[in-house]
Amino acid sequence: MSNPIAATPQPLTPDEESLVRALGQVMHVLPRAIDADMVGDRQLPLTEYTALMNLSETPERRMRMNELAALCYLSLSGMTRTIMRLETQGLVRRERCEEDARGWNAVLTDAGYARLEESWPSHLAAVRRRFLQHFEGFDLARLARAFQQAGTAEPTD
Amino acid sequence: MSNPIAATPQPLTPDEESLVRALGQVMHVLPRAIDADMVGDRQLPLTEYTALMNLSETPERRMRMNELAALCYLSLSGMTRTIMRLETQGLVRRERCEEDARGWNAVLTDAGYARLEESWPSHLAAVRRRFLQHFEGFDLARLARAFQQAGTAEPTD
DNA sequence: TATCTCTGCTTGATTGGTCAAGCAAATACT
DNA sequence: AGTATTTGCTTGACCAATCAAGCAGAGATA
Repeated sequence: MSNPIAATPQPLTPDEESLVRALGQVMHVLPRAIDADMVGDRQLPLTEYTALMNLSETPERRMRMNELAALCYLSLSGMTRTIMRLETQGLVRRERCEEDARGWNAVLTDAGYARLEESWPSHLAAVRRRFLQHFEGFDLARLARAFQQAGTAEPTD
Repeated sequence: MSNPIAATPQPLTPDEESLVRALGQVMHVLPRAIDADMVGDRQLPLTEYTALMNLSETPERRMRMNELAALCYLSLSGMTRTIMRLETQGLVRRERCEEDARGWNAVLTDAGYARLEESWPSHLAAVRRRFLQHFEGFDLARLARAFQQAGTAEPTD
């Protein structure tokens, strides 16, 4: 016999509750901790690292602003500002897009590539130590699928 | 035969990689989505909801600023400002602490409690639809423990 | 009890992000 | 072709968080 008002969903079970709380903490702690590791270690904030990394994974080491913004989970204006910071450090160059004169490509410079090469072990280590380490013995592929759903699915209202 | 320089950790396996990427997306999307749900639904931002909720779970519906800040994952100054916003809405009152005249208690008002009662179903529904739904069939307790570790453990360097 | 240090919180300055408005190039419409 | 609309990005205004400095009360020390 369901509630005709259909308002309140099931309250959380204790396990659900602790999972939600723990996830909340991880969402707060993890990015800050990894960023702090990167900055302490290599003077490269996580946001900037992410931009360089996404650029480096492209065949020509260049990408349009909107695409890069999406991959970095950043607004377009946020991306503009990140690229500005990287440009003043000489790690990225901006080039007008050939096939569309409104567009810009962010291009990884050699200095940027070098910076990335020197930094990724630090990032990798942080991710392992602070996160993956605690999931040994888990079915990571299955977990990943669930998180992908949670990250992409529009909720079924 | 291990690397004598001991520098670079194991690169990520494909499964690890997709888990990390998916978690990154969830960490970005989930708080914004839930906050948007709450604001769209009840005009109550997630940060303010969290503060009210933590206050309500205390026997006297009051808490010292530093304790509340910790539970909300907020700096002390961030908490001061959140409480200011809540105070101007009449949802919280501030009282000098009796046993320590430097301290303040944030006290949930009746209006604040009412606001919380009217809002929690929205929060609960958002958490279910956007997150828990995708973890049906998982061992939630085990997952929660892993996340707790990741959230609290200092990394083993 | 006078003073020194420490603690709890607030305030000021800064930061890294967002959204909204603006601008120039591209595209669609007539 | 000429105009209207759309698109890609930047800029300006804002906002919620942080850190650092300040302040008042508490506790320790002489």
